[in-house]
Amino acid sequence: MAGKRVLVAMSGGVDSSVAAALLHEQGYDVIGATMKLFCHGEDLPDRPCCSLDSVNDARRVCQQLGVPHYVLNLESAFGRDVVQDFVDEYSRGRTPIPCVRCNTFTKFRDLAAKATALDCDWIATGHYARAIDGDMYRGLDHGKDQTYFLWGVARDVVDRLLLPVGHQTKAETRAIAHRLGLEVVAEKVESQDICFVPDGDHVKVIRRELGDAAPSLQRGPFVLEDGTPVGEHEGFARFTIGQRKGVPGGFASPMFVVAIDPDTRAVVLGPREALLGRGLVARGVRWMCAEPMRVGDTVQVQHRHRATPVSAEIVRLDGDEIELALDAPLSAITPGQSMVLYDGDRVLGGGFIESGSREARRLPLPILA
RNA sequence: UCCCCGAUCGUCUAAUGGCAGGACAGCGGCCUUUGGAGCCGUGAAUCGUGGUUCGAAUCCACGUCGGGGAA
Repeated sequence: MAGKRVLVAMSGGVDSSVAAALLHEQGYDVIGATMKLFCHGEDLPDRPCCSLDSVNDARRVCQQLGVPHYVLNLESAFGRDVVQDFVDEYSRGRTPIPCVRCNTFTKFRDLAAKATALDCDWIATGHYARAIDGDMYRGLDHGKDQTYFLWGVARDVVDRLLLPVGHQTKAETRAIAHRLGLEVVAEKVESQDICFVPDGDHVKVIRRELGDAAPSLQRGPFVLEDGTPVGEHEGFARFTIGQRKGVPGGFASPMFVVAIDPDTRAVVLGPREALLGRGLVARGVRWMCAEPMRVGDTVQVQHRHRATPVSAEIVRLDGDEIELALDAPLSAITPGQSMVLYDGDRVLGGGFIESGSREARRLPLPILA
């Protein structure tokens, strides 16, 4: 059975349970692992992803399959790489995307290391994505595709990654769960909200980490784009670019957050059109594809979860920084969020959005001397 | 301490003698492994007290509050 041992990351949900069961059925030597990412004590939320119940459910599924189950304690790494960054980003007036950082810096990296330690050639998860010959592709069920959160996974990890449910629909996954007798998890609801944020209130996490005096939680002005004050807010960490909820009413048309200035604590409001941008700069870029991308190449860029990608031209590459000129405007290009580059279904890479701009910087036409 | 002008959902406003309507915010649901957005649904007001009138947000008187004004 050498070469067929696989470490499966099991959250206790239906997707990863079915992934483990399918691999087991295919003859793999399965080892289940549940990652314990944080501990809240009293306000431990009942999240499908990390709660105690989830660990128990994952264990029960492993028992049912007759395979070993381990709990990996990643609390300190997760706290440093994900939670700390989460509050820091809000302090800078940016909007963090913890799921990407968790996948990039905690989950897959540490899972791969643990797999090596356990003599597993393969690792597996329940993500809706496909890993083929070292490349990553969108999940076959585009409605459930999760590659937007996976662009930071290293290529040598993708190389040994098995994603069984990425080749099927959610409905098929649930049907397989029933067929295999995994009634414990078959009809579990989708996990949602950030796993370490109790009842979806991220302000509580910032307050816990930084205290009541955190600047991002202090009162500040709502202003229009020309600087006219139009009200007060209870902390800019409650807002993100493109947000409408919590914005004062009384305008002729809906107003949206178009910018956040941490220095003046101003939340800038504007109409829907003010959110459109045709230029985008990202940093922390990582490439998933084998071939090098160059200035002048055309890619499809997706700037938020479940957004339709648009074509763009790479106009600058500078270390891990990239600048794109978009063929069509995108709404609410938000610093801190991910932008993911695709070639059709294939993930080329991604990065963290640094800024958006109303006008794209097109490359000057080459002058032939 | 005399004279003007004004006051409608939380906000901005419509109705000038005939069912107080809209927009934005709020709330609920759908969607979603971040934050948002979007879609569907929903609660919410005539500054107060009198008067005129079949009928008052609307007209009249007084009061309250806000803005403006050469004793």
